[in-house]
Amino acid sequence: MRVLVVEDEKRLAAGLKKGLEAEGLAVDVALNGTDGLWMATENPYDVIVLDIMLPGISGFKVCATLREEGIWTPILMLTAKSGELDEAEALDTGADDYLTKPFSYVVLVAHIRALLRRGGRERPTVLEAGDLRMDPASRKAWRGDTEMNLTPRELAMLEFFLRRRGEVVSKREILDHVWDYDFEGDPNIVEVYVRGLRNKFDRPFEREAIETVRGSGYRLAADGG
Amino acid sequence: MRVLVVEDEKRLAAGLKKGLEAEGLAVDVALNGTDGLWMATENPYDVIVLDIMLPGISGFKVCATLREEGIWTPILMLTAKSGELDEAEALDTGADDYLTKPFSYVVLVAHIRALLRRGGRERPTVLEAGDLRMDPASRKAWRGDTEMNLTPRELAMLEFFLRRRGEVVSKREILDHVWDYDFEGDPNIVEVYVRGLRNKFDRPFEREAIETVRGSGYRLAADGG
DNA sequence: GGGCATCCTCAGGGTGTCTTCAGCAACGGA
DNA sequence: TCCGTTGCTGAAGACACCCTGAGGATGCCC
Repeated sequence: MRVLVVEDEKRLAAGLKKGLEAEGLAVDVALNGTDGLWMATENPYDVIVLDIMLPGISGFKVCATLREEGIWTPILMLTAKSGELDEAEALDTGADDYLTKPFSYVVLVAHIRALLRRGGRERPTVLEAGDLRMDPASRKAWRGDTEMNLTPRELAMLEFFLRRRGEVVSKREILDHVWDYDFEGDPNIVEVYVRGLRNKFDRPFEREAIETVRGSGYRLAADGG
Repeated sequence: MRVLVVEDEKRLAAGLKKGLEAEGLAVDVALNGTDGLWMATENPYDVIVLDIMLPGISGFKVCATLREEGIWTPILMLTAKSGELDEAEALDTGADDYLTKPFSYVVLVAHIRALLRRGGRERPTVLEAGDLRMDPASRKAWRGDTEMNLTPRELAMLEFFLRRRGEVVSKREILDHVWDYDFEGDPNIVEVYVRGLRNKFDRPFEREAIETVRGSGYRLAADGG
């Protein structure tokens, strides 16, 4: 699965590359429209993530040009916060999906996976640890056979924990992946959400599924606790 | 696994080189931004450790330039203590991770290993000596089959002992690696922590896993005692 | 508009961890 | 054997870290 990211904000580009590679995807990055267009025409990608605001050629133009050249690789457009018009225009020029900045990794990954699936190749994945289970595609989670009623943020966090089960993940890593990339608030929010998840797991007589590793972060027990 | 260290403080650079090589990594050192940039473009490294304050070209500039040239080697930035802004700026220019000075050696190694792991090549490592075992990724340690409840500092120390098992390590070395490199407190702290570990190993009828070598330091028995 | 769910902030309190210190024990050389 | 040096031990204070409950802000649906 090869992904091309066309994005000029270096921090965002680096973050996307890092995050998507962690998902097992092969990622190339172009920092401007010209390079992006060239790379997209020269290499067969499975999906293209394309920012609208780019130095040189704009994302719209890149998208339109690719379609004119008969390249129908699924394109996910990244639009700026303000522009509501962008959505329509993105789809008009031939994009398959769009995402409004700022977004979080898990949302982006979900959209990318949806596009890949639409391409027909990828098999739906279900994440598991012990009797904890979640389906990233349908955004549902279960404990044993009963579905848990989790908020979007809680789901995103559980997904992140499940993808790195058994490992200690720092609060900063959690913030970087589960919250919008420009989140600058109180890291205490992570503690609050961990508590929320623990409450909803609701297994009073067993050990915690999410263990606190004082000074390092949290760890989801590999067997779900 | 090749690592490039770009750092102008010669003592720190030398320490890093020596320490990282002891971890089995191949280390090159550049003492200024110009050399660092050149080496990073000419050679394929698996990770780059990059100080911000450099003579000539700054670390920010080096990082930004590399990204512009399409080189996406993971970069770990070293930021000065004061600047909280530095963190954001480091990530803005395309760094993958940052560490605030002063840091301890084991923390640095942990971050480097995390970056290498994310790159997908490195296999998770478990350190062992006899029936002592620890997993740096999950920050857990076992004696036989039972998990030991160690504090972060104790874990860091055990990790250091395990990486140099069979060798005599001086108190000074332990301080330099397990504590922040500018730690100036009472060296007695090492004795206190050795005792803590011995207690938690809890093997009354066998010989000590950590032997005292009077006048020189301590040694972790290669077979765990 | 009113109710509701979600998200985030904040401050207080509890607890584990880190570090220091002083006294004691063990060791080794004279 | 004596004595200086080095290492061990237990206690205790300071501190950082994490948990918790409450409450305000926002957005959405009826």
